[in-house]
Amino acid sequence: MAIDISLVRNLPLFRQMDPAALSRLMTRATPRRVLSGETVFEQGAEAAAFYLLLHGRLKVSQVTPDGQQVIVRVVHPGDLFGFARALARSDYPGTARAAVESIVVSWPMADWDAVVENNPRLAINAMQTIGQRLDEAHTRLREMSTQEVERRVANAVLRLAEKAGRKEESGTRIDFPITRQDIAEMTGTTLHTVSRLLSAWEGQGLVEGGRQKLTVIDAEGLARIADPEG
Amino acid sequence: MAIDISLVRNLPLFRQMDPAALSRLMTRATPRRVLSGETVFEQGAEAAAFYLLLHGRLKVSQVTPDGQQVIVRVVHPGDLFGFARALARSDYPGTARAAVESIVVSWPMADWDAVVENNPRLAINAMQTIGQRLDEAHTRLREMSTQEVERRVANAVLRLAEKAGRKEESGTRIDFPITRQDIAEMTGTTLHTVSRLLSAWEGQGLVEGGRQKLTVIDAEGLARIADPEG
DNA sequence: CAAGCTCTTTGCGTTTGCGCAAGCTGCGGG
DNA sequence: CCCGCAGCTTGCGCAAACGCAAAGAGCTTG
Repeated sequence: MAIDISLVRNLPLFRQMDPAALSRLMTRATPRRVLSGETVFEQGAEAAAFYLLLHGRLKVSQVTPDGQQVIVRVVHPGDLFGFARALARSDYPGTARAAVESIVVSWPMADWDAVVENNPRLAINAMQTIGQRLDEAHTRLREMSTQEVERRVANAVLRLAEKAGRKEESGTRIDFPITRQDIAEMTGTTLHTVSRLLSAWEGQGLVEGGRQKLTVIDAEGLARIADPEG
Repeated sequence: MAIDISLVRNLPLFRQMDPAALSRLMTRATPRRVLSGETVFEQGAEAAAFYLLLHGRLKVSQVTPDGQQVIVRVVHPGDLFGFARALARSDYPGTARAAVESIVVSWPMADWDAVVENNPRLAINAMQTIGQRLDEAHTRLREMSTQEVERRVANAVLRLAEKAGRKEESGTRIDFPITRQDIAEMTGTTLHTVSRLLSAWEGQGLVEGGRQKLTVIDAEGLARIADPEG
C-alpha cells in the first residue's frame, strides 16, 4: 500500500524534491503502526531498513556493555532515523522505542544508496539532517564537559519544550510521556538528582511536574538557570 | 596551482570516484601550509571554504560563552573538515588549529552543493564520514554519561594511540604534541586530574609521559582500565 | 647559556552529585 | 473498586573530582 504523498510533501527533508521522484520513492515505502513501548528496531540488530517518523515520538537509546542506558536522542515527526547505512554500519547502533503510539514508514536499507544517488537533493537534505544531529551531539558534549548538572538538565528541558512543546493555559507542556529517568539518561545524571532539581524548580514556580508529565511554566527563568550569564 | 591527484586518489573519501571528476575537482582546490599553532578557521567566522587535511594534525575546539574550551575532535590526514555547509550553517561551529605544521587544501564553500550533486559517490562518502563522526560523538556522550573520569581518559588515550599512534621501541607514541590540558578538554575533566592519572599510570608502567608527549606502553593494561569487564 | 614561558606535578580543602534506602502516589488492570 | 506496580520524592552519608595554590621541569629564544 502506497503512502499518500500529501503526508510527506511538506517535510523539510523532501523539500525541493521532484514530485515524480518523491512519488516513486513512496511506492517503495512500508507504513507501520508502533504501539507505545514497542520498539521499531533494536541495538545490534541487522539494519534491514531505514525509517521516517510520520506521527508520534520515539526515544533512541544505547545500552553500554555493563547495562547502563543512555538516551541518544528523541525522534520527532518528520525526522529520518535508523539510516545505519549512511554511517557505514550494518547494524543499528541504538534501540528506537515508541514513547507514544506512532506511525513510521520504512524503506529497505538496500534502497539507500540508490535513493541517495538518484536524489541528490534528498542526499543533501539527509546530510544536513545528520549534520544537525552532529551539531546537537557536540552541543551536548560541550554541556556535559563544562556545565554542572543543574544547567544541563535545564538545557535539556528547554530543548524538549522547544522541540516537543504544546502550548497550554499555564505553560508549555512536553507533549509525550517522559520520566525523570529519561531526563537523567539524556543529561548523564541519576533520576534522583533530576527529581530533586525538578522539585526545587516546581517550588520556584518554574515548572510543573507529574507522573511522566512536565510543563514549563517560566521558560525565561529556566533559561536563566541554563545560562546564568547571557 | 592544481594539486597532484596521486596525493589524494587513495583516500577513502575519493574511492570509487571517477578519475576525471576527481581531476576536475582538484583543479578548483587551493593548497595551504599551516604552521603549528596557526588556525585554519575560527569559530563563528563565515564559512567561506571547506577543507581536506593532507598532512599534519589539527585540533577542532569550541569555546563556550563563558570561556571554557572543549576539544570536539582531532583531524587526521585524509579527513574532510569545516564543511559547515553540510550542517546547513553559514559559520564555522569551531576553531581548527594546527597541532603541528600541516598541509590543507580547500574549496570555496559555494562549490559544495555542486560537488555533492555532481559526485554522488563523494556525497555518500561524505555522508559516511559525517555519520562516523556522529557515531564517535555518541560514543563520547555515552562515556561521559556513564563512566567515571579514569575510564574516560583511558578510552581517549587509547583512541588517540589508535588514530595517531606511531610504533616505537617501547610502545606506541602519540604522533603529535598533546598537552594534559588537551586531554582534559577531550574528556571533560581538568588538567590536574589528567596529570594525576597519567602519573599514576606511569608508575604502573602503562604509559610514559613527558612535555606534550605521551607513549602507550601497555595498551592491554590501559584497555583493562577503560573497560574493567570484558 | 641564561631567562622566561609554558607545561606539568602534587598537596590540600571543598563541593557536587551519586548511591543506598525507605516511603509515597497516581494510574491502569483485574 | 481496589490492588499492585511503575514512577516519584526525600534524607543521609560518602567518594570522586574540582578548585586553588605553589613549586618544579623542559623547550625555546634572545
